[in-house]
Amino acid sequence: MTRRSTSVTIRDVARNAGVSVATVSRYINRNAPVSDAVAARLDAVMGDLKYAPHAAARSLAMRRTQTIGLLLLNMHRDFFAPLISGVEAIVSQKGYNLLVATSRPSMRKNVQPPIGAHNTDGLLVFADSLDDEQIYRLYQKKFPVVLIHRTAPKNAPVPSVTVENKAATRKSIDHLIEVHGRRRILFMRGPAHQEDSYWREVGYLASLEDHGIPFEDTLMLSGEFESEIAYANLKKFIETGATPFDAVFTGDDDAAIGVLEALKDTGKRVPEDVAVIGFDDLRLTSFLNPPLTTVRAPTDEVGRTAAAQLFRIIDKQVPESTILLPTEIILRRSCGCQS
Amino acid sequence: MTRRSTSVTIRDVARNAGVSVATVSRYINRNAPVSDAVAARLDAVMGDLKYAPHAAARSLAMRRTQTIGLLLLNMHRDFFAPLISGVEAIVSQKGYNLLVATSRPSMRKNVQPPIGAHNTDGLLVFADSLDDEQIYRLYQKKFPVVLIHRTAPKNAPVPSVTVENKAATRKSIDHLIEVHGRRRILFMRGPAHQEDSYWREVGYLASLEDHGIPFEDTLMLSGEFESEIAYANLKKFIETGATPFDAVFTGDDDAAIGVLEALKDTGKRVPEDVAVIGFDDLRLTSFLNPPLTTVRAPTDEVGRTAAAQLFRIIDKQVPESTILLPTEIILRRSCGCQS
DNA sequence: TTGTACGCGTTATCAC
DNA sequence: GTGATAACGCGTACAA
Repeated sequence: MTRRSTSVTIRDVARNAGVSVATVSRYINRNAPVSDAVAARLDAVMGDLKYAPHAAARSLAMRRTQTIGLLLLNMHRDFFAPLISGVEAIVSQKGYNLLVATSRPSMRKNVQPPIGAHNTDGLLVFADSLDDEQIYRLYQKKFPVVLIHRTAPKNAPVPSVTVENKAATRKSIDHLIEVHGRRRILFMRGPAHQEDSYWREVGYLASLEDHGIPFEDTLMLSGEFESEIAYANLKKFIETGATPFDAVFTGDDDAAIGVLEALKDTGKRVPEDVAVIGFDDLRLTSFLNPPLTTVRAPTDEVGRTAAAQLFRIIDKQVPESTILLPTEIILRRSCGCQS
Repeated sequence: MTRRSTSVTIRDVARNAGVSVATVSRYINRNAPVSDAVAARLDAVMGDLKYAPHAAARSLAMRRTQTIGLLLLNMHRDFFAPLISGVEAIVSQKGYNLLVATSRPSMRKNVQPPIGAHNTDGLLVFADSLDDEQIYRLYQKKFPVVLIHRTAPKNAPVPSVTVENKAATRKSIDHLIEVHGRRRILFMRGPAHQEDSYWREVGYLASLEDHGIPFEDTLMLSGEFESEIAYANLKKFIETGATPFDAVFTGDDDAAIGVLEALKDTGKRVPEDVAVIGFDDLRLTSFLNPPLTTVRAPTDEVGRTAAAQLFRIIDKQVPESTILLPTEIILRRSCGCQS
């Protein structure tokens, strides 16, 4: 024996059970029947030796990894907890492993993302964690990919799962105008090139137009989906003798939190002086002061749905090309309701 | 050619560059010098072919997976976002991959956890996601393990990273008693067998004793680190004509949120009627109504530290046996401060 | 500096 | 039902 490894292999099991490795493999994978006697012996031996198949060896032989990858921009925002959780639920239920990684679209070419065809059987790609060219490359190789919170590039029509942004935002703005009589509504946009951000902006503009309110570009600030940035930018805006405004729609709840703070620190009352509406319905926003009116996005379900779609591809079934999960306005006090 | 695979292998690179696979391998791993001419050609060819080493094959040959595993109980609580984020930061910086999975200590024996020696080079084990016997088994095999938010079993002295629970809790109770004059302090405990939960309870009892306040078991409720459970249990407690109380210390911020709601729904004012203190300092707790006094736990740093310790083991260095990260009280309004 | 050949642990294809 | 054995893609003595 020239074995270097210390771990117990299928060969050890075979020897101890007095059968060939082929038989052990068959029994493990339930590929072909084995005699009851052998089955019993194998159960005993495997339990005894605490044998666990070596994943890499199996991957190499079967040419699949039994793991799927989730590519994120970062994971510190609360938004990602339900997303990862939803993905993990489906992945583990399918008996797969989950590899998570962060990645930003690479400036330099030839920088391989940390996960891909070499270590997963499929990829869940969040927003702009991969650029169009990288997505195209995966598409070319027919590698299973599902996009999350973004749609497919034209030259790489892979499935995607997103939430309804435009209509919900539009209705939110409608609500501010029609129910609460606001007309000078500040919009805190999210990151450029982010689709969610884009469609929310479109919804905002559409509502303004519906109500004959001219768009003023001074009422468009950058929030970047980050509370600190939203806080800083809004505060500066107010302190530098700003255009008056009576409401703020923020790209997401994180920014809304910054907005709430900035308003408090500059002595503006919410919702009396300024109404505020966010987007996402993070778990804690109903407990904010005042409770935040926001658009509920089913983030956990987005994760589940995207993972399910990915497995449809992997299992050679036909996935939906685009899934748009519904959102709904949650009226609370920050917009002026339930006061 | 009897190749079945469609993907580009090291052999393709070798052929296209007119060298042997050994040379390619050496160049990739920077193991041995390669002539400049060859290096240049390899760069070109690899870029051209978009070659990426097959992880499984590499793992099999090197007998290491280049990935580490993070075992959690679940991932839907906001608490886990910074934890995962911290771990991921170190792991990716080390050039490793991160496998995340959930697991509960198995009732049935012989149920292998989804990640372990067969698919990772080391494991980060959160709280009770593995039972003592499973930890012992890994220890026996000398498999790299670091425990998070729990300490090691006596028979398996593996490193652990936790936060300081007892002193911080004790000081919090001291604060309620000494500064705000509360004496009937309800304690909402966390999950049984959870160490954080246990030590916070010990801190509570210690402070009571210090101040000569007898412990009343009717003032001990179950919160389970879940806002819904804390809400339901406290509400029921109040509505069934409860023992009077003038403060609540909750095992964690999630429970604190439930407590705040239950108090609001039963018409009790915070902090006037009841003072509330939590534990963790989740990102949004400063924006609650009222802002939550809580103990700040450096969760992101716990993740980073644990991952760093794991890599010390993997790199054959000596890790710290136990790391206790400091916590600190953050005084806000829910305890009566800054009113 | 470079090439040859074997082993890593498993599955799958043949035979029997 | 069962066993022998050639892949799977890569790293690494050993040789040159």
